[in-house]
Order: sequence, then structure tokens, then C-alpha cells
Amino acid sequence: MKLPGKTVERLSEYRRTLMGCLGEKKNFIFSHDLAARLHITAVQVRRDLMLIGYSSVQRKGYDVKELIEKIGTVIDSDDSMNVAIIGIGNLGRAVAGYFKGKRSKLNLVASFDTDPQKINKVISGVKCYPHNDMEKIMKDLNIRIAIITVPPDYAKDIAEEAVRFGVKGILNFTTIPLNVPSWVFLEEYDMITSIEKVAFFVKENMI
Amino acid sequence: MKLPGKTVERLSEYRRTLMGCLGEKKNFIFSHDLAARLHITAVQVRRDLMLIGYSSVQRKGYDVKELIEKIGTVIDSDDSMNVAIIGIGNLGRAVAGYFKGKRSKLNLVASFDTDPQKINKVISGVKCYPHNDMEKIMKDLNIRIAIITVPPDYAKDIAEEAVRFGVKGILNFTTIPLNVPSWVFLEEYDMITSIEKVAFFVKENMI
DNA sequence: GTGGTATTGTTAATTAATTAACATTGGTGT
DNA sequence: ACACCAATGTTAATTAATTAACAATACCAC
Ligand SMILES: NC(=O)c1ccc[n+]([C@@H]2O[C@H](COP(=O)([O-])OP(=O)(O)OC[C@H]3O[C@@H](n4cnc5c(N)ncnc54)[C@H](O)[C@@H]3O)[C@@H](O)[C@H]2O)c1
Ligand SMILES: NC(=O)c1ccc[n+]([C@@H]2O[C@H](COP(=O)([O-])OP(=O)(O)OC[C@H]3O[C@@H](n4cnc5c(N)ncnc54)[C@H](O)[C@@H]3O)[C@@H](O)[C@H]2O)c1
Repeated sequence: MKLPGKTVERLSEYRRTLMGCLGEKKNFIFSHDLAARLHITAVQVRRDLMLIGYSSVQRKGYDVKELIEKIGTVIDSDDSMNVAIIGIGNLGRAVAGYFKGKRSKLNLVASFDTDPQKINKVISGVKCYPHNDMEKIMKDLNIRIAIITVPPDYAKDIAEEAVRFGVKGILNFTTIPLNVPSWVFLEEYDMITSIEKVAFFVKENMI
Repeated sequence: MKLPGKTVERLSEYRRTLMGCLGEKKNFIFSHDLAARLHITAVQVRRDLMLIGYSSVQRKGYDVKELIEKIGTVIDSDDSMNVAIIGIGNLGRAVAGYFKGKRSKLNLVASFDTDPQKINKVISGVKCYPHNDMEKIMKDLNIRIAIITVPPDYAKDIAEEAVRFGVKGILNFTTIPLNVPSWVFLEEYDMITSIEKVAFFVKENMI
């Protein structure tokens, strides 16, 4: 199914919000309620759901459980997809921590590092392999997604290796942008940008 | 100066890229070169720079040092702005680590936590204060920006406190969206969204 | 010097994303 | 039963963001 990236992002957010609803025993939710929780408009929610072809039980709002499943059929892969974190430092551990105990189609199956203190240990719930074994492990475990959290200087090489070893998607948290072949999906996020953006608008608001 | 958020983000990225150029003794750069490093188009670069009123020395490209300064006058505050991290766990430490040793208008001056193991220690280069002292410290140190990295359940309360204690901008890394008064600038980032987005496009590319 | 060229700044056009508008629907209260 | 209402799905309009187009400019080679 062809969807704008922005819509995919929101679908992911909808699902997480909906899971929260289940927790609070809320089994139906209106578009404007879901929208308010995410600081967006109800129209946007309805439009996104239209795109994935979901229809509600009229007048009762969306069936939370059903919608969670529907979103799953759209954004999740059919069978599970294996993920690795490269560089299990502070950021890497934070990301790993998120996966711990979660059941989803995304499985964090390995991390890689060069630090002898870390390799061959289980860190934040995932085994850390030596960087030297990346080729073997990535191929053996059929890793499709790499999350890169090594120091910036190593990022370029790591990304090239990951691609060479079969990775099809990269999430780069490093401060330097990467180049990958067109068949590899690359998403980059640099927190510094966010911090500076906040600072800018705080400054502007104060003037 | 009124600028679109997207442009502000890119300006921050331009500056970081330009600093990298200085490192490699590159004192002039063409729009298309800068663009290529960030996976965007040259037109976009030129357009952004037009918005901030920067002009190059024709035919030689942009003067790197000069442009860095120009961007600074636009996006930085005149005097420095104080920042705190709330919740100095894995993610909090990762963010703190970034500030360490950096000289900029943004000063990380405090972190807060509830964990007795952490409070009153210096962690990742910043002193950790007990959560109970937040009011006093935030007011004393004139903290304007809070980066929230506490466990999700606490995020709402923490944000309310931060606002009450004078914070004007919040960067929320928690999985749950926050609500803040209109005069507080809120930026939210949820890595799970990015991960799921990558997974989606990897799946689509494989079909 | 002059012609050719690469690069810029800027306006106009295009494309993407969001929002508004509204007919439709099924439940609710009387 | 029937009128009303609240909420949806969808098309159309609006707004935001990006890209294309191109005249202007300064350098370089000759
Ligand atoms: N780790 C990820 O990849 C990831 C992804 C998305 C969101 N997040 C979110 O980021 C946040 C932090 O993640 P983490 O991995 O660093 O968790 P963590 O448990 O390592 O750190 C949380 C820290 O907050 C402190 N804390 C708890 N209550 C507090 C309070 N009331 N005031 C001040 N400090 C308090 C804890 O003592 C701890 O040090 C969580 O909300 C998590 O959901 C993390
Ligand atoms: N901390 C932040 O807020 C922040 C912000 C923006 C970007 N980043 C980027 O995130 C990355 C990680 O940050 P961090 O704070 O977790 O750093 P960190 O130093 O804590 O972790 C880096 C880890 O990578 C490992 N490593 C080094 N070389 C490696 C290699 N060749 N192969 C595998 N592993 C290797 C190190 O042993 C270490 O465990 C850095 O690139 C940093 O610039 C961080």
C-alpha cells in the first residue's frame, strides 16, 4: 500500500495512543478525541484512516482494538523483521530498552560494539556481538534494519558495512548524514536540530 | 525574524555541516555541495539563505565562517539560554553527553532525577539535582528549556511543574504527548515512530 | 578585453499536506 | 415512528513546502 511518509508516522502514533486507550479500558474513540491526544485535527485522523480504508461503527467512534489491528495489517510486515543496534552506548541502550519485553513484529535480535567490556554480554536485554562478527551475525540472523548509534566518525563505514551485509533500512541517530544506495531506506534524526529549534522559538516568543 | 519551522531545522543542520567543513579546511562551499551533504536540493539551500538574507561572494560559493556566524545571529539567542534535562537515565545521559565540552549559546546547567544513586552527583558532565529541588534550582539558574526523558508515566506531571517553574520550551522524548500552555513551545520526538516508519518502507520496498 | 560558464538570488509554478465543507449515516429521545 | 443530532467519509479548497526557471553576476580562459 502506497502511503505518504507523514501518514505512516501518524499511523504509528495512532496505534500507540490506541494501545494506551486499551489500558484505560476505553474501547471506542472518536476522531476528535484521538486527534486531541496527538495535537492534530480530527479531519487529519479521518483522512489518514480513509487512506488505509478503515471504517468505524458509526456514531460510536472507532473500535480501538479493531483499529489497532487494521493499522497493524497496513504498517507491519507479515512476518517479523529483525533489527540490530550498532553501538550500544548511552543512546543505543536507551533504544534497546524500548524493545525490552515488547511484543511486536520488530525484533531486536542483536547489538554490535567494539568495546571489550561490552561484547558477548547481554546489555539492555540484547546480546552484544563484536563488531568484527557483523557480517556473519547479520547474515545468519537475517537482520533487515540497523539502528546506528556509534560515534559520528565511524558512522559512514558502519553504514556501508550494514548495507553490504544485507540491511534494507537504516535509522541514523548520528550527527552526520549518511549516503546509502537507493534500495535502502534511510531515516535520520539529529536531536541537536530539535534542541536548537526549541531554542529558536523560545527566543522568538520572548521578543 | 519569522521563519518556518522547517527552515529553522535546516539552518541548524547547515551550521553543523559547515562546522564540519571548517574541520576539513574547506573555507568556501557551493550551494549544491552543502545540499548534497544533507540530501536536499541546492535550490532549497539558496532559498533558506535568502530568507535569512545571506549573500555569497559570487562564484566562490558561501564563505563558511561567515555563514556560520550569520546563521548564529538568526537562530541563536543574544545571550545564552539555560537548559535542563529531567530524568538522567540512558536517554538523558546520551543527550547530556552531547553538550559536554561544546561551546554554544545553549548551556546545559542541570539535570534532575529521583534516583538516590544519581542525585548530587555529576553525570555526563552535568550536576544531577533531586527532583524535589526543581522549583528552586530552575528559578535560581533561570532555566528556559527542559528536555524530558523520564519514564512516560511521570512525563505529564514533570511538564506541568517545569512550566510552573518558568520553562518556556520543552523537548519531549517521552512516548506520550504532552499538553502545554500556548506560550510554551513544545517539540516532541518519539523514536518508535521513526523505527516503525523505517520498517514500513523496508517492507514496501521488498514487495 | 571578450565570450563562455558556473553559480547565485528570486519569482513563478508545481507538488504535497492540511483544512474546510458538506452530504451521509445510524443512533437517541420523544 | 420521526425528527434531530453527532460523527463520519470524502471531495474540494486552501495553505505550506518544494522545485523549476531564468536573469544577473563575476570569474576564467584565451
Ligand atoms: N529508550 C528509547 O528508545 C525510547 C524511545 C522512545 C521513548 N523513550 C522514552 O524516553 C524516556 C527515558 O528513557 P530511558 O531509556 O532513558 O529510561 P531510564 O529508565 O533509563 O531513565 C529514566 C530516568 O528518569 C528518572 N526518573 C523517574 N522518575 C522521575 C521523576 N519524577 N523526576 C525526575 N526523574 C525521574 C529515573 O530515575 C531514571 O534515571 C522514557 O519516557 C521512554 O519511554 C525512550
Ligand atoms: N547523545 C546525544 O544526544 C546525541 C545527539 C545527537 C547525536 N548523537 C549521536 O549518537 C551517537 C551515540 O551517542 P552516545 O551518547 O550513545 O555515545 P557513546 O559513546 O555512549 O556510545 C557509542 C558506542 O559505540 C561504540 N562503538 C565505537 N566504535 C564502534 C564501531 N566501529 N562499531 C561498533 N560500535 C562502536 C562505543 O564502544 C560505544 O559503546 C553518536 O554518534 C552521537 O553523536 C548523540
